[in-house]
Amino acid sequence: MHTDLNFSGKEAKMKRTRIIALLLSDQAIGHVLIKGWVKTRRDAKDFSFIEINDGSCLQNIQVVADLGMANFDAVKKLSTGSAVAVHGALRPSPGKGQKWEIQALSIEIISIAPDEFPLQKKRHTDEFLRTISHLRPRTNKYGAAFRIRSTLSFAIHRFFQERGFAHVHTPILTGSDCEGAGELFQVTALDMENPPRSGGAIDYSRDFFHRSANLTVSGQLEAELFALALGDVYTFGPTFRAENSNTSRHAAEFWMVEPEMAFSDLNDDMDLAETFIRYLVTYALENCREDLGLFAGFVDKTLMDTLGIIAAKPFIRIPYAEAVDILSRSGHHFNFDVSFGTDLQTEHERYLAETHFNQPVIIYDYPKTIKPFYMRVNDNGGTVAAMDVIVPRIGEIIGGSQREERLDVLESRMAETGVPPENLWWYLDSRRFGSVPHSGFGLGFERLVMLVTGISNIRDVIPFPRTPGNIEF
RNA sequence: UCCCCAGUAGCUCAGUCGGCAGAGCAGGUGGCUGUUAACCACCGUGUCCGUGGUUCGAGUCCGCGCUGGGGAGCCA
Repeated sequence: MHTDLNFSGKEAKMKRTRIIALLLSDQAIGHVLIKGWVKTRRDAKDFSFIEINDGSCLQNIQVVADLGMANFDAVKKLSTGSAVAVHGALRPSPGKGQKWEIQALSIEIISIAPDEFPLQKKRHTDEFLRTISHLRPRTNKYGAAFRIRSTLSFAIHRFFQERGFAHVHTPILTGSDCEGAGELFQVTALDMENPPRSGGAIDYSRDFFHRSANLTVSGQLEAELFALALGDVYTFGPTFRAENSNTSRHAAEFWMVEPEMAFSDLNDDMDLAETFIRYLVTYALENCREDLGLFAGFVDKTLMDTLGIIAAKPFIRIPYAEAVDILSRSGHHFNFDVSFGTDLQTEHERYLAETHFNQPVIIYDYPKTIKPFYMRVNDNGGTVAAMDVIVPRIGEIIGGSQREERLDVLESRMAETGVPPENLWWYLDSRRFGSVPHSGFGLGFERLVMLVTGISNIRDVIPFPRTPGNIEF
């Protein structure tokens, strides 16, 4: 409880109002309480303007403190980053630049940020802010980015729940080590200084799970099992890849959205992917207007055009063979040659999405030799029912396919690609007992946030990025 | 993992031909004004990433290493 004489019992019990609610108010309010952090302070001799932000929105609210206040000397020393509680009146601001301000009755200093506080009023580089990931959400840009991330996360659940998809929590710890999606992080409870051995090798039969275990690289296989029970499902969870990727688009820990639909083919899959992305972009445009304005103004001047195109125009859909044809006829010089049977390089995808079409493109029916075992083999025998969604600036944001539902074909594909069937006996069981055509895809959530905000480095759209050599926070 | 670039004050950066280590911002003090990245005056701040070398002399040139960034591969 407050001991300050400025606070009556009634004030002390008052609940704080979020700044966003006050800024949207359509009338003056006689008495409000806000709590937040000082962004900046502008002093006059007998009064002081203090900008307060509480994270509820990008904008600060201006608090006017004056000489009549008991602790005015202390208030005039409030530093950037300090935390305060302000009782006062919401009233129209006579100054330019804001509709409302708070005439303070009292300001309780909750805590002072000393001048070592590393965030200035001025702009910092993203590189510097990455070294203080624990403080960067207090900046305008990162606050906005993480509010948008939260909104998109909610929109994903809303999209699927509205359409009758069930959310499945697929496991983080997994014993299957051959999902064919990159290098694995191993998980163990053994004493790695002195592990039990059998012969020369470490004896994982004495580990926690009586076998070796890993962090998941994808929830897809488990999601398929649930699609074959609940019909339409989705996962939304963290995935882990121990790849030594040093790029602005890869992280070792990232969040993936993986819908899976029973009784559906590749066209259904492409329809869902396109509807999904356009829904999310539209949702952000409608619900993150102020935060998006920051990114459109300071991060990517073309952002609103890009998002507008995605929301408004149907995606281009072309078979892989046609994409190869367009690229080889383009007359454009590529560092990697294009020919049927080789995977499309980043430069090829970007040429299609940014130069040739300048809008999202779905490429489908890839050669089976460059795709994993679970994708359904087309009737021609040479391609699989795979699809990638390519968007400007990001490249591949979605990869998906119709899954191989025929047991015999699946088994021969596993043999071809060197996947031991005994490790996936439970997956094969789904093709033995009531197998049906089904399809799904994976969307990299961070890449979606990059697309929507215009942020160009994946390290800046996830709160605490994990990349090679970086796990400080 | 490969190619390229960078590392100088708390932050952002300049530093010429190898010759005394600089500016803006932030911070401090005072002033002034319903201020808006406020303004004016004054004040302090250095392992020039580390290491070895060339040189009378290295922030500057060379080797090695570390860290960061951009691009590529792998992928989402």
